[in-house]
Amino acid sequence: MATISDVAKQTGLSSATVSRVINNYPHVSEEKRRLVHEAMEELGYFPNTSARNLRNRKTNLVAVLIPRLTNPFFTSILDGIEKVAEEKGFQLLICQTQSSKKKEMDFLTLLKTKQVDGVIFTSIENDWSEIKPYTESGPIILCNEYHRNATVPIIRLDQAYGSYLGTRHLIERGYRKIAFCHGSKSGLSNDRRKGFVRAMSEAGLPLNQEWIFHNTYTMEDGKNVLREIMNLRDRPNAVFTGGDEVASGVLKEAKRYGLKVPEELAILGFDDQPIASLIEPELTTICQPGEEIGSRTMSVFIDCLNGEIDRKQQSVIELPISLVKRKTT
Amino acid sequence: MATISDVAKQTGLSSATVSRVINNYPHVSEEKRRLVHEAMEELGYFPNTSARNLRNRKTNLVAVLIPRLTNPFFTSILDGIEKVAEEKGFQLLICQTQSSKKKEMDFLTLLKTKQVDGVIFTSIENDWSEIKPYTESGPIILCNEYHRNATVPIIRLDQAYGSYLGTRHLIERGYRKIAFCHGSKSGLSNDRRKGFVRAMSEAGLPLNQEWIFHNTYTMEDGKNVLREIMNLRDRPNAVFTGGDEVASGVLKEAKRYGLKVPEELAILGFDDQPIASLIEPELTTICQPGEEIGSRTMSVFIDCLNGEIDRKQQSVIELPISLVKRKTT
DNA sequence: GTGAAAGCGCTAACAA
DNA sequence: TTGTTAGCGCTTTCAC
Repeated sequence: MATISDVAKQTGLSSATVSRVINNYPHVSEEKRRLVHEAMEELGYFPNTSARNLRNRKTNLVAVLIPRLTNPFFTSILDGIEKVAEEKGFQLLICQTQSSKKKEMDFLTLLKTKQVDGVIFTSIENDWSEIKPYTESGPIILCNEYHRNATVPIIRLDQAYGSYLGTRHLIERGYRKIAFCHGSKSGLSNDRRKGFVRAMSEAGLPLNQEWIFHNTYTMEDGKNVLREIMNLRDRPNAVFTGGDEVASGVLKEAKRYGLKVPEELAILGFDDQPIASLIEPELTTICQPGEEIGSRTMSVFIDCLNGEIDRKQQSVIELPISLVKRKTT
Repeated sequence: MATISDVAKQTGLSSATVSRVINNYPHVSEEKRRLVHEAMEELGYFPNTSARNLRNRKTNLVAVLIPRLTNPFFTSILDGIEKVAEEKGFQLLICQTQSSKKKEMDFLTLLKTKQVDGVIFTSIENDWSEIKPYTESGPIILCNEYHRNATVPIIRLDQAYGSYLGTRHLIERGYRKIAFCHGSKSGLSNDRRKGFVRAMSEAGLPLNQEWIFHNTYTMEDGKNVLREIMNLRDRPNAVFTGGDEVASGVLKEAKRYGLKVPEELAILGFDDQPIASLIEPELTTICQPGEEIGSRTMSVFIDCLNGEIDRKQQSVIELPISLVKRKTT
């Protein structure tokens, strides 16, 4: 494998000059520049990334933590991140946490070992106090999920408003017995509950603890939620889910039980994934712009690296959230 | 940031010994081992990955080429790859090609620059002759899509059989006017056409060029296919799509036109993604085990790195493919 | 069992 | 404009 000094030898120049050519430094004569290019071509030379990384103290690599690659909402975020990353010369390292606290922490050592320049969280399992020490080692950005007290840039949606909007909508449509599905115990989840509770109490509606479901993420979880609902003596007539996948599970299973949607059971999703308008009846849902939240996040990340944004201080970008009325409510 | 020589100084040992401890070498006395661990803890030392990579001439990084992150079939493959990678201490670099020939070639330079130890293709845009030279620089594995003449390991499904199976099924159900959707021009696509053509000719059915559609990948493409069909004087009464996303687009649009599925138009998918059993009527489709094909691929990759499989010679692992009968045929 | 020293391939400060 | 040189942080011979 050819190295920079092979090219230097071949051209009769020093490796410094070759390096200058590789990195497009201005003060190199056109002739030598051409000479170097020729030699590189001839030798099949490519600069060794590890050597450059070591020398430059950066890798142009970003770790992206994502709970599951098979969740379309998260891949839409990833897609947004990737597009900006590609454009700006960064590569992404996939870190699938499977919603595990331990894996999340393990991936953070990528920062310590300087394998990546920074980390983007799209979901959070651990408390902020666990994560905070790592902010010393490089930029950490919170995307989508967040902690109220996190001392880093946050790109998120107004979840409280989103769930308030959704709950209000259900109430306006005449539903009064509303079930609510939670994900993990993050700021996001908290805010969603707040919005829900606010809408409910504004309407003078009671909260039934039997109608609150926890740790729901997948279609399968949605099916389980519906089964649990069917076992209740006092059943809700509407379900506000934490995601379209969960919602489609609820819907699927509701149909199996012969429940009429939305007459006997209204279902409200979250995300507005492609499936939302594919299933029947089409899913009413809260639209979260996944790709945009991703691309904004990557831009902020780059600004942090360049020191244009203080990476150790909380700053919040809040993207709009909206209700997409379809047929399940 | 603490380096290995800081640890050496702190302990009064040489950096060689510290390195031995880091890498769990046998011939280090227990006492010094303990001493080193203590010092590392105290100094907050973590080995620098770039330095190790440079020295060891490997990165434990694998580039995974994928057309779109938002295609659930491909993310299921990615999921399978990731799980084995994680287990074996490899990290994945996301390379979204957007089905672009140029991007695909660009990502291959990651191999040349030694940024990754190898490359996994889940789809292929360029001819094999373009890609082949890169096999000199490290293992390249073909997963899912393939070229007949590729001189590397291939993990795939028997696509010819799959589409034969699907077409036979349509014919048996009484459909005679069958449209067929293509993706890109790879061995996979070729084989699918072969299976289709074989089933058709066995049944003595003619091929209508108006019913062959090219470059169909997304739900939107599916909608377009149906619109084109509606504009035909002589319309097919069945569509064999190249993926469930395309199929769901066809279905969605068919409903919009008031077409009865499957009575007036049968639809056959490919993949068996989650949506297949979510949409209504449920989609008959060809099941491709995405996660398994991914995990098998990553195992083969590792075997290549260890020299247990010849990486410059074609070897084929073929996974089973099957028909999932549901309601659209 | 441990240390000295060379070197992986590259870049940048300094000198010319 | 170009070259010399030191060094990024680590591993690994080789010697003791």
